Amino acid sequence: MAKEPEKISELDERKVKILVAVIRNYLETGEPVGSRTISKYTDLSLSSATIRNEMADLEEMGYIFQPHTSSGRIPTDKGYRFYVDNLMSEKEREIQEKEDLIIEKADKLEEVLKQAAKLLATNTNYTALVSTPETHRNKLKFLQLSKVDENSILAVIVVEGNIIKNKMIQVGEEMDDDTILKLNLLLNTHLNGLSLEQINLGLITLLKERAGIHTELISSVIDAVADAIRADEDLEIYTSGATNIFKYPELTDSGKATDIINTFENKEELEKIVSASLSENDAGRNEMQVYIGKEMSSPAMHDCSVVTATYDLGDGMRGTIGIVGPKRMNYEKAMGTMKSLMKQLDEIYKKK
Amino acid sequence: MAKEPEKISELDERKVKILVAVIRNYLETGEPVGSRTISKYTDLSLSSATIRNEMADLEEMGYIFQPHTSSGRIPTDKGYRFYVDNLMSEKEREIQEKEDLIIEKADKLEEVLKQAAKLLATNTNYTALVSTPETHRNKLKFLQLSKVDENSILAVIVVEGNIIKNKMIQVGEEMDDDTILKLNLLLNTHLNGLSLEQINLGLITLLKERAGIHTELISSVIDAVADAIRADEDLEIYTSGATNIFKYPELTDSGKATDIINTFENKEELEKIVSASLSENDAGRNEMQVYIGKEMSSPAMHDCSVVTATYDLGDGMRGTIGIVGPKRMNYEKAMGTMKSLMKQLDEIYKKK
DNA sequence: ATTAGCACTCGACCCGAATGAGTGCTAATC
DNA sequence: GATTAGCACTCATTCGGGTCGAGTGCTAAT
Repeated sequence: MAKEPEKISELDERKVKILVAVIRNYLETGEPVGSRTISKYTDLSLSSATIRNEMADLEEMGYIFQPHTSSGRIPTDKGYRFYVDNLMSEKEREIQEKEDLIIEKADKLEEVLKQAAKLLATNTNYTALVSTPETHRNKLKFLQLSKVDENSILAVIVVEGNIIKNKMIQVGEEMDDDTILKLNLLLNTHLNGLSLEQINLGLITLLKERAGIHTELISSVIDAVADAIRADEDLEIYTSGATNIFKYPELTDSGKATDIINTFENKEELEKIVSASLSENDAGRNEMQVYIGKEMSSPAMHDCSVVTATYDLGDGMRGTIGIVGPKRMNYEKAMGTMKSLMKQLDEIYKKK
Repeated sequence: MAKEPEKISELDERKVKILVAVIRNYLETGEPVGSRTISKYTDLSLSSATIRNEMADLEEMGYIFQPHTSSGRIPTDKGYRFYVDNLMSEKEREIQEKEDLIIEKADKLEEVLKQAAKLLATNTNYTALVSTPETHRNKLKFLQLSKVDENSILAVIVVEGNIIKNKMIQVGEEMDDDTILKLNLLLNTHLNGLSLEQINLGLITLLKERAGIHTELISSVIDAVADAIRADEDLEIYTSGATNIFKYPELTDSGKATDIINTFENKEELEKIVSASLSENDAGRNEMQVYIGKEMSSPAMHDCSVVTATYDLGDGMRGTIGIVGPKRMNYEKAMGTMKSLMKQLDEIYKKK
């Protein structure tokens, strides 16, 4: 992950050291850091004056900036980006090793995910989010209609990965057992083994034709089943520790924290992040992504960073886990904890 | 709801008028209200001095207090309580009439409830909460085991009110169709029509005995089914508009808002409120409850008021809907909107 | 019983001085 | 030529003090 130190682009080694010093210091204190602090902080023994010159250069290059004339410096998005891309592998690993998150095996995937989010949130002091896995590429494994009472037919659908969907269908007139049996057979022979996205409108109309005479009643039932199948858009996103955001004054004081939490409630922005992360991962990139400030579209998130990872439970069940924090989040810690969590998840689902 | 004016306890008519004036004014402005303001605000033409004397009395009696020496007065919990109990029916009705909340009929109860919460939150600018209905008194209506693959058996359970529960049961050795059929029959004959709380440990062991030889395998399946049935504790509570709390400075500034939102995340406190509301309602009291400040156990809620109502969708499906706001919430509006929402819910589920 | 009047309290707000962290620039030094 | 010491300057923060105004309680007059 970390490139060779010589190769590090436009910055000579000393500038890098200073940049790192600025960032590390700012991550800890949350306050602009000045030349004098650095002249002590680093091993390279230089006077504050020299550091000042270098810092002026770094500012010109866009890695740091001053919130107001003659105050200390703060990393820019570009600065953070550089840090995250090139400068953190060692520490991260160290921490990750120590983390020992324990997820209890739960019956429902949903519960496991919620638990994971909670773990992340409490361990990092940031906000955690998890998405339920997408299923539209999964194959239909089991489909069954049953009569529950005179007016209700229950459709139960199971797809790969043992995701269960239910739909209660209200029918006007009673359906006799025989018809249900036939319908079951029909649906199963035609749909079983297909992926959910393959079950489209064309296929449905075809099915209706095959079904024969009882058009009104039966076609409505088929429609309902198709609905239930297509309702794979029940993508859920859970957050945990939303209020952790309030622990960081740079967000709280400016009122941005409220905006962020509002964004969480709407979920649409979260969906963007989730799908971005998934497609990055599709492209075979790294297993973890980091989005910093303006790299995300939503204005509310411009003062946040997000660390995401894609979990893969087999059977094409993939979803996203994320950590949302202030830009000055402890990236090592966040990514380390995340990695360790992913390992846990893997173990639980491989062994099972 | 409103008692006769003459009967109003220790307060004479004038004191009541002044108290009302204080409360109304404080609800609007959020700031301590002084004697001079009232002397204009009310129709009874009295000088500020007289009002001052009366207010001193009201303070002694515990209805209002001053946040610091010689500033205006603010209602105490007792003051609000008095107001809510005796003094608001007319206005409330007026507003309620005007409200026109429209809930779209959705397939899943869950969705309807979420929608209801959202409506409440956006209409009142407070935080809304809804609980899913409790089901332990509901009767089992349908139970079916099906083989999904060699190692998995799916249990589907439907209770009155068409609440569906699923459980995927992993079995070590394959179960043949015949055994499943028998098991289905056994379970149905013994459990069908019973309420969920009637299905206890004794009954389960009885079932196991009846099942005969295949003890290990079968008994584990029966256990799993019993688990699923007893998992009626999947009481869910949804909140909506949590961040609305931040609109009220008296909560935001003191940092109490964060505490409150934290309380929401943990849900245990919300459960207390929900069950309190349900049992109040069991006792045949009013259809709406108001909890003011210290009337709730959780310290985080001591600066809030909560308006709750119990919805009843028939078949014993009852749950709670609530509005959480600052103590100086607009009770008329909150209760009015709530009432109108309940009406909507009723209509949707009666007509269906 | 009501009110006018007065002294008093106390939070909110504004202002100016002091502080101190930090900068940029220049001239001296290694 | 790179480094550093030194100096003037900027600007956010803090703190004390003065003023303002809303509001009270009490007393004496009506």
